[in-house]
Amino acid sequence: MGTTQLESVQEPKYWHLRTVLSEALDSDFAVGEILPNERDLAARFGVARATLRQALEQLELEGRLQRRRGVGTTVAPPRVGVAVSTAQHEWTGGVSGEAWQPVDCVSEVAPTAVAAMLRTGGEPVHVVRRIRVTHGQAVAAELLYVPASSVPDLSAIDAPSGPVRARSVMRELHRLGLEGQDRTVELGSARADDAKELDRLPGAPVLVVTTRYFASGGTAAVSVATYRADTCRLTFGDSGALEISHDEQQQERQAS
Amino acid sequence: MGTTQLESVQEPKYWHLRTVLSEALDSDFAVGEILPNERDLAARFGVARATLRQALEQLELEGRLQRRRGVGTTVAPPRVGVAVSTAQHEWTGGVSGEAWQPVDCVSEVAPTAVAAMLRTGGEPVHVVRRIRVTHGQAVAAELLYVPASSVPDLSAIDAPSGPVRARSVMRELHRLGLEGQDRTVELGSARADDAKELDRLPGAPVLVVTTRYFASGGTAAVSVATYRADTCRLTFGDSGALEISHDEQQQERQAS
DNA sequence: TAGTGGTCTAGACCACACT
DNA sequence: GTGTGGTCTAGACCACTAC
Repeated sequence: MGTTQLESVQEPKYWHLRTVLSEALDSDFAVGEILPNERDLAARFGVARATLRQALEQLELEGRLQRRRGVGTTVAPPRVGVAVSTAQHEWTGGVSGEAWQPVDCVSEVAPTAVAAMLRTGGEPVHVVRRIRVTHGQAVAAELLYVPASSVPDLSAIDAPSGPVRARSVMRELHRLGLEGQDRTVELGSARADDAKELDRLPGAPVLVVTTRYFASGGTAAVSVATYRADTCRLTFGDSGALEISHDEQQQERQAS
Repeated sequence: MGTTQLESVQEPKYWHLRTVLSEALDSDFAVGEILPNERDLAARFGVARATLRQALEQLELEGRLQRRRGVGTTVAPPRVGVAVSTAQHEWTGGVSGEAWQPVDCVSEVAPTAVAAMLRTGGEPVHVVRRIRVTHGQAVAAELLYVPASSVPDLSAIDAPSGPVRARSVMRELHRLGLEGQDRTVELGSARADDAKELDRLPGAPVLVVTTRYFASGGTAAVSVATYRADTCRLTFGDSGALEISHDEQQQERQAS
């Protein structure tokens, strides 16, 4: 990409740098390719490392770059579209490796916000932890809150916790026949436990999908799923995923 | 909140600071209240200003804080739920002040990614710019791409551009009778023009909602809407918005 | 003009992944 | 070990808002 000189403009350096790097990524780099390290890049553009990092952070937020400590900065592949809306409750997992994988299940009191949605008081609920894997990579971590009253026939013989218990809860919930869903999406930052499952650092940007599942007039369960915001594009609606990512589009109209 | 001493732990200072501040926000501050300035806060916690700012950035990303240059840092109100899925095409605006407001309309070639979705080549399309206002605040900026072939009856007498033209295009599109939609959500950063409309700085985190509108078997229009990620919670589904934000929940289980 | 957050610098050290 | 990105510091100046 050569030694580029930043002309003086009334625009933050890091923002201009972001644009320059973005264009360089389009023209000079292939997906997966490793960029020069931050110290070299900073020197090449004649800025402090902190400024260079600010530009890289932007590009990472936009899903263009992937940075790993001890390894380096690589060009990220286009975001993967993950369906959120339809056929969500193939609870049992569906084809192996392409859906939700139960990890654990415990019984504890739900956080008050979830308890309010479930209309339960301090009564403990089943908390199922699941991981969503796509193309061999963990893209989401979920906590599913199921009140004991929603799954009355849950066998007491099964394991009281762990993946086996998780599958039992899912099976009972499936038998219930869910009637509808209600969903919100917002930006959040990964908690330490989610970050670990998603192979990210704590505080990494995530898309938080909160789903209410309805059955027989009430809220049967609540799910809080955190998706990696850097690698995921959530898809909704009747047809399949859009085949073109927004990033490719942003590249075109870089009004900067 | 008092002068707090950061005990030495194997956890980044800014992350610990984020937790401490988050708890202080819950207990000691009301919505809209102004925090001490960054230099004071940094001194109070015995860290460099850059470190303090890293913590504030996290909290702003989570929608807990709002920072404005020249003014100060205030406690943000809970995120506002904005419906994305249903009754989206009350194209004409609906109740004044509570929906989309046409701003402008021009005719130009769509960016290639959009063109690919529309199955148009280099042929120019109508580009309608709209702003979504909720509670008196701009929460989203949209570009709606409508191929000329989708609105053949568009009067050539109307203004060739501007808000009047925008309304004409919307009206014609509405007459078409849209059959379905297809939607994706992903994280992005605000371009300069969008940032200005949303009263944010360039690069601010936004939720990018890309919608395909179908009519008579083809894609009649494509919309790219950027929502303020700090203040918005996108809602989908049959029923109304969830009345409880995820943030309140995160506050509970601060595994940190 | 005073005070705020936003940008930028030039260092230092640390945690982690490879070899 | 060596090299990478992640954290942190102690300054400086700028852009903006409000008085």
